[in-house]
Amino acid sequence: MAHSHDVPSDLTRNQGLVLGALNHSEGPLSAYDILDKLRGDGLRAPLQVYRALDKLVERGLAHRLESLNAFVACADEHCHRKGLIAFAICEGCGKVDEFADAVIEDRLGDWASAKGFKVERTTMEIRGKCAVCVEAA
Amino acid sequence: MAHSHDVPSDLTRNQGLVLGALNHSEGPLSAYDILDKLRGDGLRAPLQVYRALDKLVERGLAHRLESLNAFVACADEHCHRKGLIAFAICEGCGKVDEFADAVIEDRLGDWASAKGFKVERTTMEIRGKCAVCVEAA
DNA sequence: TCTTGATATGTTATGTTATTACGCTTGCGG
DNA sequence: CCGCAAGCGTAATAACATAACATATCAAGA
Repeated sequence: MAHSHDVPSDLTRNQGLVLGALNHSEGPLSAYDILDKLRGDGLRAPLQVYRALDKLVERGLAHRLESLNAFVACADEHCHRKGLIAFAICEGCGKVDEFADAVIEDRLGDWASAKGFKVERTTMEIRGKCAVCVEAA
Repeated sequence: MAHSHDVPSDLTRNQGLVLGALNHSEGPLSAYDILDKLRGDGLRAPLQVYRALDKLVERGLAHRLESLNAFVACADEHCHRKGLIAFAICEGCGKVDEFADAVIEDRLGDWASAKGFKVERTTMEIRGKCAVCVEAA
């Protein structure tokens, strides 16, 4: 099996660097965190990072966490998810757990059809403490 | 019945002004939007607005929309909701529809117990087009 | 080959959102 | 009256994001 952090070969240099930074991180990184990690590789301006992030998110290789203004690599390396993804964000250790739930997705779909609302994208973020950090408390 | 935009009487001046601004708005407002609306009432600094918003959100009188970095008055004026609230945000007209769904909440609860994750707060935001704006397209 | 268009890049400047730090004021219980 | 908690005012700054403009790279088609 391929390494879980292999990266598609058709990424541009900047996209590859940014995805690499996300893959090597334990937790979410802000665009400026990423920039700082990549100054040694020649990146100088926020826009270089934001542009790469846009593409990565568009392709499902990374996700934006709205409630943190930060980004994570997609956890599902080989078949980047379609549809609704939920994130559980631990306030203790900062780790993020990514999951999908068909029931929730259906339920939202039902609401949307009832209302005539055309869904384009959904963000779902749970803040709290992971098992390890609850234990530690 | 009371006016739908009545406001609790124990708010401070700044809190009242900020909630008033949200209540009179068609859609979400950023903190700086609110500040601009309230300069005539003596507000001068972002912090005055952020402090009021913190309290209002804490009391459930207003909600923060993470994906917009903006705020709305709670739609459910008299019994401010507990638990999970979802928001459908129209990219066309900017209006926000607020709703609760017990099934989704249960489903998340199940996931959380299975993982030992202690949920503190959940944000759920659907972006898309409302019926009116789909029609108009 | 040449040109054209799409995509990516680099750089500067600026816009937008949010917080830190500090000090004063107000109201209330002891 | 004192002390404390909550609120307020102000200035400065931090953190997040985009606009505007110029240049580069490369593949498809005349």
